[in-house]
Amino acid sequence: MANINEVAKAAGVSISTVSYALSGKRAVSPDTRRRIEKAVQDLNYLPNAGARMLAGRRTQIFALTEPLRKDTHAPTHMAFVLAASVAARRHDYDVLLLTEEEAQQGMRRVAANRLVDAILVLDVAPDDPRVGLARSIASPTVFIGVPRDNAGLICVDLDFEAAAARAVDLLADAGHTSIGLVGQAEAAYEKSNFPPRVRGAFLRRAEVRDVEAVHGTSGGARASRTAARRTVADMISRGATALVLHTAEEAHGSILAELSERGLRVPEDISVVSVGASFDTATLETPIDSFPLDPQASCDAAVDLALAAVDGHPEPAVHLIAPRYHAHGSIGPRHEKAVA
Amino acid sequence: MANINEVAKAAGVSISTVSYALSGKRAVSPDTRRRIEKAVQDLNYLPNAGARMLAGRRTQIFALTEPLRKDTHAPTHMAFVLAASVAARRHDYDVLLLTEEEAQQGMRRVAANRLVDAILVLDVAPDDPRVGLARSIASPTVFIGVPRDNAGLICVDLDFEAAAARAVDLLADAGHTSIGLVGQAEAAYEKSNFPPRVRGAFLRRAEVRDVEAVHGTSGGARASRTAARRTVADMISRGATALVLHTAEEAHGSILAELSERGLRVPEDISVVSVGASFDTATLETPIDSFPLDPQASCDAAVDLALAAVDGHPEPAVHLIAPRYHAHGSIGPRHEKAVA
DNA sequence: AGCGTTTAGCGAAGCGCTTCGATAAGCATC
DNA sequence: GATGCTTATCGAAGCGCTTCGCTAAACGCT
Repeated sequence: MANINEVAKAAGVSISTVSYALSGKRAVSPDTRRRIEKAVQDLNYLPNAGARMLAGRRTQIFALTEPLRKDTHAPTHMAFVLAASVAARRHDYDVLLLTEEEAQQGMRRVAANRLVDAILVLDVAPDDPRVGLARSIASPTVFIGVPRDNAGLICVDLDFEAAAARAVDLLADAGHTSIGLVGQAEAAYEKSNFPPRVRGAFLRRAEVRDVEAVHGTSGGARASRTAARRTVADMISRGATALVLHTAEEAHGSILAELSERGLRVPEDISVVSVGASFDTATLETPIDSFPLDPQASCDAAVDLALAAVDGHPEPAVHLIAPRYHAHGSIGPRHEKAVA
Repeated sequence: MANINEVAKAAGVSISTVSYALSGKRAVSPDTRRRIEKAVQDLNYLPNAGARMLAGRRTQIFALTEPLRKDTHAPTHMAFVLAASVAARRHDYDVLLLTEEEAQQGMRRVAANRLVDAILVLDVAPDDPRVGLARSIASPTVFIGVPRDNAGLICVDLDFEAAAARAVDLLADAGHTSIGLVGQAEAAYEKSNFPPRVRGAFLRRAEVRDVEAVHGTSGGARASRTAARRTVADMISRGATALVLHTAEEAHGSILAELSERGLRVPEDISVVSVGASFDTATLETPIDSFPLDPQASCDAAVDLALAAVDGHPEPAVHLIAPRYHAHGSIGPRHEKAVA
């Protein structure tokens, strides 16, 4: 592989001129620049990554800590990993993966040996051990998700609370007085940061709007088929005329199947709205209104914050992304049939 | 962060002695070693990654090219990414993620700028564009999967052919004379390297054993529920008394549901065996005999090959991992009920 | 013409490590 | 006690880049 020396020689300039021409940090005459660019092309030159890390103060690498536990919902997390990677590349950054227990030891390691410029934290638990770690290491750290104790941290996430509240509002505005929230599997409320946020906001908003609200869980990937259906059946028998779904794609399917088997049409007999789905609710058997969780939006924001932090503007704060509403006609006025 | 200089000073030795003490490449007296280790502890020293890359000839990083297309089966691929990461860490390597189109341009880039020591290729298509690329770049490249044209490449994978053949043998030995292979979605036979390998070996072995064989497809994640069931219904009506499953976990579930709805017991009325599943077939509603695809085994082997290639032993070859058989009692002698 | 100012380019230091000799002890050997 | 080996350590070169400070040359102004 060619190095900067050969490029300089080929272009008939010094290596510092080559460096400046490529980085643009100092002016270089158009003619010289052209000669250098030609030499770069001819020699197929790319600056050596290690040398760059050493001499510059940047590694152009982000670490992505992603526990990748056996029970994480794979499609969602894959979407986030992909989105993070795409967002990073847009700014000429690569992504280094830190998985499992290595996530914690790895965070310490890559921060200490200066392998990465910043760390992105995925799959955040309410009480995440990586929170304390983030405070104790040198690398800027951005949480994609909001842990309970987030003082001094940089966090970014969909405003799940706002999304849940707006979902309640939409249904209440349509006249519904009894709403069910089909949430995640029981265990998710401990392991993940957003399910409790959705549930909390849902219940609070229901109280404000003076509508009856019940929360029920669905199951993990395997159990969802039955668990979600049972929950829905229960809610309907207790008079719910509207459902807020905060579940995986599989459970969405099961729930719609349950409704259709009961002869309940959406939205004529029952209204449904989805909160925080990272898949397309428009392509379900019955398209469902949605306040989606957009991995790309979260990851773009996270990368922007990481870059700012690398540049030395550490703005610890929780950045919540305003939810967007995608209407697909699954909300209608309250109808008595469901109550019967 | 402390650097090697401070460690040397603290231990009262020269930096080269520190380096040798840490790398073990030259003998260091026990006493000196102890002082150095203490200094390392006290200063919380870790060698700077960039400096190491530059001075040494190793980056201690593998690239993992993982297209992560929208239609890849997330759980399986997550398992591979995780397994690759774990295998790499065992040898003190980190994993850099190269996704989507960036996979190709990225391979070129990280090879040219010496960011990685080797590249691991996941999710290999029969005619993969990364094959040509691998031949043209400097970094050793290991394919986890077997592309059609694999001359000169280093490949590693489960011996799907052997697994399919052994599945046929087991069923033929049990007296079955008509076997159905429930395969993947149609599209997978173009995009992925192993479905055609399974199908080919299945059909060839069936011919050798003189049993009737039919191949049918299942669907993608969403379509699987109906597609797989239809395929199974069709096979049974055509007289199959045994099934070989080569599908995702969801389709396994659907197929078992279909059988139970038809009143067919496993293995009394129908025999079933799974090939190349990367999930645990023992925990399905009905445990199923399996020749599993073990991501960890493949990735461990891939990393070993990568390390050997980095060390300059380029042994281009297709390394097939012998399948292991996990019996769970889902294969029985042929019974006429299914035929009826 | 003589002055300061800008512009384009160069040289060299230095980032933190690895690794290659060189060197000085320490120890047998005869 | 001079000779040759081994063992433990050091100094210095060099990996390929970035960046600072400097110098000419070119320019504009009075």
